[in-house]
Amino acid sequence: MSKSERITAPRGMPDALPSDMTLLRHLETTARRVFALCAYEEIRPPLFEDTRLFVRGIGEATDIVEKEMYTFAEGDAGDSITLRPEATASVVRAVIEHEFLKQKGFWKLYYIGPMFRKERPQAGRLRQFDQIGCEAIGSSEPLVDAESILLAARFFREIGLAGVTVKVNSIGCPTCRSAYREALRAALAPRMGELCPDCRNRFDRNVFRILDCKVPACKAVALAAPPMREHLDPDCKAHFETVLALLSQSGQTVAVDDHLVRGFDYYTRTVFELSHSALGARDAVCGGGRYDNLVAELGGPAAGCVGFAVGVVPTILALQKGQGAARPAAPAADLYLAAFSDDVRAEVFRLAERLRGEGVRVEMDYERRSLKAQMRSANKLGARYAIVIGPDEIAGGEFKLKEMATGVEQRLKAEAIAPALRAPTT
RNA sequence: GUGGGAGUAGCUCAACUGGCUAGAGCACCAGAUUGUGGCUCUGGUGGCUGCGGGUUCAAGCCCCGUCUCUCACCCCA
Repeated sequence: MSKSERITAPRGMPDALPSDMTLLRHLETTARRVFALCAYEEIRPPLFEDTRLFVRGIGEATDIVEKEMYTFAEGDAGDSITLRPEATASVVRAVIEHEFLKQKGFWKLYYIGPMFRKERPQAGRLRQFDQIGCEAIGSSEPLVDAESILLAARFFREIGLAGVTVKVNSIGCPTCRSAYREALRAALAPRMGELCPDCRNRFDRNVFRILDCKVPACKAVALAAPPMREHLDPDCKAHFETVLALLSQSGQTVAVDDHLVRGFDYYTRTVFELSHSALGARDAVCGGGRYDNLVAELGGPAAGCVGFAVGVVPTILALQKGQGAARPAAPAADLYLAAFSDDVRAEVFRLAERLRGEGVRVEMDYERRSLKAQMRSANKLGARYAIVIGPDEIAGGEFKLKEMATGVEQRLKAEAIAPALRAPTT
């Protein structure tokens, strides 16, 4: 088969290679540790869901639902299932399905896993991408909003990413938002001519999106528009102010951004985004907010919720652009066994198995290569120790354990090798 | 889906206004060193120049198509 005929990974779905895994695992283990500090528990919903879940959750008129979902017919009945484009709806579905809120009224759940959106890939955006997310389900209290934002910020601190800015806004409840929608339309209507074609389309489709358009002319118009903040009803306003006060008291710097709106229909009140300036046009590393009506909309009881999702791809990009990415790969083995001659390979193999049974990470040569080639492999592998095994060692039952960094050797019986490796480095 | 840029060895890149057998560094393999890796030196493997067509005496280079990657738009983590 010629090179051009070879099968390659689907567009926008790259392999995570061994060299990528140190960083990926760093993010995942840090997330698990930090989320545990706030008593979050892990949940792992399926990658596919009934298509209707996303249509109802994310919103029928969103781009994701309209054109970015991987949807398949399932079974004889022709049911429609979809690879999840995000996980909040899945988590909520699971909570409802398993009657969690009847067991206790408040849950903190986190997930780590791949999402799928059929978009054109660009910097920081892929078709399959990992998200790390938290959902606090069953409370409408501003304390939970604040904790959620602080938790997201803490995650980025702990992974060693500096330069993250936190933007927050309140988009109100459905009642004050629909009032604001009309006010915004009224304010923008006379200036339609100044807007870009996309924004003229947004006017009917989702007028709030005009607020975060990147076209300079639209920005100018948006700046003059009345902010949401002035249209919040008293409850929403009080909620937002409490959240801001809690953040401030916790020493968390945030920027209130009147023009921060989020794409999904389910968001209410607090919305937030964490972004990094080293990134390109797609600079968000985390997005989230409150969604007080989703549980009820999906058939559960009334239950307020707050959550966020960290984008693993942009986070890694941001780390790589700073200094935080310098994480040397851990060696894959502690000890390399080199065979001096071919007639002892079987003995080497036996010793390797014995030591693995004693918990030592052992690698050896399987290709009958020269001693020198084997030592080169040991070095490349980063193994801390090596043992050269020949007829003398087999006959005498004593092995010379060589520390690669120093060249120092010590003579040991087979049973003493594993304990010696576990001893503190000399 | 729309627009810009780019595709040469495993990787990073050369190859003059179109002109000899497409080169280098790194990596890989081996030797210098017959019981020991790194450093050094020497040698070697590795290319349908993404793919298909066209122009030309001659194409890695020009033209068309196509695919892939990439950046941006829409949207979004």
